[in-house]
Amino acid sequence: MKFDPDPSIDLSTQIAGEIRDMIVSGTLIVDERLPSEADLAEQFDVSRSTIREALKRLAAQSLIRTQRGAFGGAFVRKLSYDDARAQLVTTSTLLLGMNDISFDTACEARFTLERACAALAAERRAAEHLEVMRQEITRQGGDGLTDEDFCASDVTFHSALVDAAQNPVLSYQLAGAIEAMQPLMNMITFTARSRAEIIAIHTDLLTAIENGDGSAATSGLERLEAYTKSLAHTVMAEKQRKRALDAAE
Amino acid sequence: MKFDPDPSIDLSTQIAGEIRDMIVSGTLIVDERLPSEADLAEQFDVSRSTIREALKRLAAQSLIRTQRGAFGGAFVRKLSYDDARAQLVTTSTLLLGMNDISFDTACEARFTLERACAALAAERRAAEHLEVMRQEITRQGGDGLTDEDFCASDVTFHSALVDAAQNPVLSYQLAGAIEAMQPLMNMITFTARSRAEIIAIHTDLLTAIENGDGSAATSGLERLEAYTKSLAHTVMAEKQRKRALDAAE
DNA sequence: TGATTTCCAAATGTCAGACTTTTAATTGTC
DNA sequence: GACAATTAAAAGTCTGACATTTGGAAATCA
Repeated sequence: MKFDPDPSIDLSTQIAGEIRDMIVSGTLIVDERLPSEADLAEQFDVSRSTIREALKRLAAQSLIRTQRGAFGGAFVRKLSYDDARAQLVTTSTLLLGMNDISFDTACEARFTLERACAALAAERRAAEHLEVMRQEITRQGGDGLTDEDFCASDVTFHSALVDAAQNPVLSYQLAGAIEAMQPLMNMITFTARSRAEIIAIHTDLLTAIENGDGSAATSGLERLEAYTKSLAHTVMAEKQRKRALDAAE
Repeated sequence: MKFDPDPSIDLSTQIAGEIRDMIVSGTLIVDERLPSEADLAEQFDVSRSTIREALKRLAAQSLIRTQRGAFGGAFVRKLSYDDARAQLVTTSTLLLGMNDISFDTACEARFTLERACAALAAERRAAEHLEVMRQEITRQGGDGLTDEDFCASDVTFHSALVDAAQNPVLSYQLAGAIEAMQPLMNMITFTARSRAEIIAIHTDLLTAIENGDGSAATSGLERLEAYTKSLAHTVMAEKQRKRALDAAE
């Protein structure tokens, strides 16, 4: 492996980059075994520790998996939908948590994307998706449901709606929007929200999808977006009022 | 730091997980400095190499950055839009490359998501977005443009369209759809495609966005999706014909 | 011969310790 | 006060050792 080290960047970063490029470009194919750590150390002319740090970087991105023992080693890993989804959700959660993004911006993005799936979902939904949605609506109406439970059920409901579009790439893409943003929104609005109101909209959504009525589903999501935003505004106005009172004391 | 090691999982994975949780949950805040490698080694009761491998994992996910020298160390990193976008594109590219996803599925997902942005883009576009789009259309009509250049310009054009919606969260989410899938599609269809046809549709899109006509933009994207899919089918039919001829020999 | 056990070698996982390089604060000097 | 030398802390790198896991080969036995 040719390799022209740049002394301003750590070796493990550079080596991880070299190997990553080979994986992304397809030079190394799925399930192919990389040379052993000792061999890589010799090839790149660095110590084994440096190679190990590079491999850990790749493992963190789910690009390789490692196996101990004879005939073990590092293997190019096939990135599954679940892995990809998990990474996307982590990234999206952090992005939203660390940058001050207005509630409206996040909310708009989430519902814009979900609405995009509504028409396809209405057209293609199968019994299983409807069943999940129905089940979650029932759960949401139950007593003794904590706010966390309600939020989790909400995520499951909307994920089922997206899955109903029967396009795995869409489902993957939407995971970031739904699984990352829904909890964030719930955290802000849970004090003010009316479960009954949300359940009513969910029921309308289910009916629309079941009837294959894409535009009804779209307008249901529009209502949910409007309701969510109005909740957030109420909560924030309340907070502001409290701050003003505190300041006046 | 309490820590209950599970001998079936490597220590560096577990330690990385512990620290990751603290970052994601906000226990460690942006720009906060982690203890030095030596201190962490003592706290977790492992060697420094193990700690280093854990930190490399976190660095690979852009969760921390490290600084050498006195008062250096590992700091919780603020995940920027660019970092998040880059990670999303890598993940999406790998996902598409490693799983046999039909062209139609990927294409449908990409255009469904892009269409979702069209209405907002038409409503909010600013001069800068229109300028980029116009510029790229001109570039696309130029002589001596390689297929790679044309593809890159295509990506820039569609990114500008999405950016015109003025929602950074949407722009981030769409990066996966556009930057990862467009090159993939180009790779398949470039032999059969007519640049003139694509430029014509791009021009219509620009006009629609400029006029604030969301539905015209949507239908432009629908035409582009249909054209792209028909190209792919042509290419695949041609391939199949060739295979049949070869088999007959 | 065939099944079972034992052993071995290759690989990753972990550790300890040393040395290098970078970096910023401190101290010393003019 | 400005500039240069010192210093200490921290990450980066290397070496070498040992522990653990694991699949295959060899040896043993029925």
